[in-house]
Amino acid sequence: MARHNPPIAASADAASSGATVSFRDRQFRWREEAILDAANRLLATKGFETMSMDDLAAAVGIAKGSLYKHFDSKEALAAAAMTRLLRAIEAHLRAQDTALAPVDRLKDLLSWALHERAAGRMPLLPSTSQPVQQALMGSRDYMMALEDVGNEMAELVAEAADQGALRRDLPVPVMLYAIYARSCDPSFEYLRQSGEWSDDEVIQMMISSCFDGLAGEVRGNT
Amino acid sequence: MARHNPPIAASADAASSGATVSFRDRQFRWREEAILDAANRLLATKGFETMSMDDLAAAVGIAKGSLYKHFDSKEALAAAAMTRLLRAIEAHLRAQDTALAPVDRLKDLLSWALHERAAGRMPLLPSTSQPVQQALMGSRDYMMALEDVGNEMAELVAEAADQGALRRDLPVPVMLYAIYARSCDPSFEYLRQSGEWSDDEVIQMMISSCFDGLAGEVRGNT
DNA sequence: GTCTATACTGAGATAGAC
DNA sequence: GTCTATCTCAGTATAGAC
Repeated sequence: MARHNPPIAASADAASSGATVSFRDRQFRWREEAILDAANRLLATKGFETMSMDDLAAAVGIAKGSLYKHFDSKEALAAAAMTRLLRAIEAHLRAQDTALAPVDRLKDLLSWALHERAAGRMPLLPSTSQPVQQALMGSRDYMMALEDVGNEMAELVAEAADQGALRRDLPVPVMLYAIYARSCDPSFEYLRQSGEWSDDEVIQMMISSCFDGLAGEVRGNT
Repeated sequence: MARHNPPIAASADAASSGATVSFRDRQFRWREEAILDAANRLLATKGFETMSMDDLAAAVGIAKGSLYKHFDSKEALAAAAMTRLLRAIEAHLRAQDTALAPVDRLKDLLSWALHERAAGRMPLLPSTSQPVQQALMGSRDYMMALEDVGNEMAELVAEAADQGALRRDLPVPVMLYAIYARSCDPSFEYLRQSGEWSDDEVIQMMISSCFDGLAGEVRGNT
């Protein structure tokens, strides 16, 4: 059951018994990344239930049994994929120019997320139904990452609202979810498939419709 | 393979051979509605892949085998559920006060859809992944209903844009999908589960965030 | 730790009595 | 047309050789 030895222990091992362990360890972790990459792609297109471990093994180019040396179950694998995504979101937030206004940081984040999705690196699990959600919520790592990202985004939303750049009449969670959910919006696929616009155009239009709304000149609830 | 005798033939039958046939036929159709009702509820909560025909049969209170007298396959059943929903949308559109402005008709439609969802009558299939989508697209009835609804909504969107009630800088399909996709938005569940707001409040906030956007006073792209 | 081969289970679909 | 019982197969997970 216990995988994922903490890196500290691993490097201690490497220091005492030579470079071989470290190399193996690297290769192991590298393969794990490859598995998650392939999983993202499959989860994005086929969805959790329809993606079989056979599919995944074939996509990675390893045996199905080997997958279970890395992840205890399909659910654990999905949770790991989502956790990695959440950590990547955090990393992106931290890499942003802090001089940027909070709204613009949020828009940039959504833009980044949709580009990730366009590149097939977005395991579309948040939009999925109960069973998957429950499986995710059983993962401690995932829940912690989710809370972290939620907190950081909530802070940005609150700041933006304070500055008047976001609406003050809508509760913070409502706006937060509105942004978060847009990264899973099925209209992205629809618009892409129509072939009328480039990925960038689609993304810009989605960001604009999210923040600026669909309504014309007259504004009701400001 | 051929189910769903046209109602005309059925009533002709009833006229010639007495009330029994008509009664049976009614009961058959009534049961079919019951199956679709239960399917909607299960599809909304568990999703297509996770909903088993055993689940469904148990929910309806009939034997699993009997389901296949009504629908040839699980996919056909899902398509029937979605088709019925699309027809209900059309019916709602036709029942609207035509004096209403196009924007308001669209808002009302979204409000209605979200209330349907709150009531467990929304089979959340449009937001699902490729395999389900392809199964749906294999159904002629579904595709026709989808085109009908798409056309009627597109006309409303175009009219609203003409009147300046919706933005003119966004293509019609973009706005159409933005509205359509909001009925499957996962944030609805999130906000409901938080328990902080009533269903009506959540729905109003979602409609407002969709049409009016999240941004504050300043408006960029009008 | 990776492979091949296999056990086991759940679920879609069908057969046949009534 | 509805039921019970069953077929069939795909898919998760494990066992055991190297």
